[in-house]
Amino acid sequence: MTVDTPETLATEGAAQAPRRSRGRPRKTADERDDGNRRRELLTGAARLFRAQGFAGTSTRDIATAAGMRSGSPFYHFESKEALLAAVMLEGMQGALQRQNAALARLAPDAGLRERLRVLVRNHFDVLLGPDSDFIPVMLYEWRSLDATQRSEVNRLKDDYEAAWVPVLEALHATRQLAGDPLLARLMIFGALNWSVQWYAAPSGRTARSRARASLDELTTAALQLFLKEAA
Amino acid sequence: MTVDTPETLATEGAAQAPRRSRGRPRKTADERDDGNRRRELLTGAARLFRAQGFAGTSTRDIATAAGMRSGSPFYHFESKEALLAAVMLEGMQGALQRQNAALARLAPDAGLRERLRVLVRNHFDVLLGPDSDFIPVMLYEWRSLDATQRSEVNRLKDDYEAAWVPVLEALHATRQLAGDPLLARLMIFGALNWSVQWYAAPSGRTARSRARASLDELTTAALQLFLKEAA
DNA sequence: CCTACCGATCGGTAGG
DNA sequence: CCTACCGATCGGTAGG
Repeated sequence: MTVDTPETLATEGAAQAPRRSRGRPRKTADERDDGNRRRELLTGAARLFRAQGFAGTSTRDIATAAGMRSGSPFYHFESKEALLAAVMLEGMQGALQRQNAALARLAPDAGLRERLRVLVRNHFDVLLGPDSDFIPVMLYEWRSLDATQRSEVNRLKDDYEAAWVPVLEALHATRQLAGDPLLARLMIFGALNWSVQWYAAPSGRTARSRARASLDELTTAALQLFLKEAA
Repeated sequence: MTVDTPETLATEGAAQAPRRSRGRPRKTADERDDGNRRRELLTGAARLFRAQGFAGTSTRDIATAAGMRSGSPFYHFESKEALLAAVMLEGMQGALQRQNAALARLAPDAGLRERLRVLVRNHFDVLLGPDSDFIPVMLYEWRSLDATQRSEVNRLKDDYEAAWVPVLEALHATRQLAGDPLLARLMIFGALNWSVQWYAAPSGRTARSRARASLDELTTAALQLFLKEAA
């Protein structure tokens, strides 16, 4: 696999000299490429926004990561903010799809605790698994969006959280979850979302790893922490 | 109390420039003013860093907030990063002092649950109470520090968290807290720290308030969520 | 998508 | 702490 150089990501400088020269036949009828270039911008921007923050990342950084010149990202996106919004929307749509798929895989007679386990496990995957730069960017950079973009993202986020509400309320009704379910939900998401700050990926690209647990182990720990004994 | 400036903590730079210059009578014996100006920069920077992020805040913004011209903050701080580090160190020292004071106020025979309640309640106060910009900045902007500054901040943070460890371990030993205590601590801090993202202060200066609970109510909800019945 | 640019803003400094 | 300034970098655009 890895056909060509799918992750060259040329930090910077690597693509400073004039890539290809003037004559340039340029990909004749290669329309797919347009979509690919856009996607490279999106994934590169997600990675950089996560690592350096939105304001700390220049559009030149993003262009370089995609092997482009400084002005070229604006052929694909209206503005830096539009790129950020696209990263977040892309991330939320993927997260929603994965959550729906995970829930669909549940047995029809699955219990409440099992339902919550699947939601939590999927959420850890969305936060910490492969290609997991999009949602952390959404979680930690949403204040850089304007009101319109924010409400678009929030609509998807509300959908995502909506799947949790009946599960948490039913757990509360059966005394397996204590306290106001709204506050419980906010605190549970906090406990999970915070893992972005301290979790060291198994492949180890973060510094100061404080916990070397698998995502399954994190899921177990979370359920143990939140849930009471079944009645 | 607080005789003079017992917590100036002069991160760095404070004693680099020749402080006072040639002509200019300049406030004769007004030593307090120096400290006050420095403090105004710190509190203004904390507020702006929290609201706009570190990279999204210019040193000119900070100067204006303190009623200064654009170059003047650099008379008090070596660099923008030094200002950020000072905000975080100031915040952590205050948080540690308040935590120690809260624990000292506990009755000697206070139970484990009461100890945890005091820690959680104080933490909410540090995150969301008056003058609570410093710690959120530390939590959400620490990646902008260099390694040296980061380790200074981390030393204080480790001290702060050290007070929680025996309490959580004792609660675990008595079956009031389930699961690995290390992961439990990380998730509990996540649940609390995340409140910075959604809690609307009673005076209401944040948008999109999702929960109008008091800090006491948040504390109760947290303890209900995390703790099992006493044996 | 590149070339060639622009105006604005940024962190920081010399000298008083 | 202000005045006056600097080089670097930024987001973005015209025109092909």
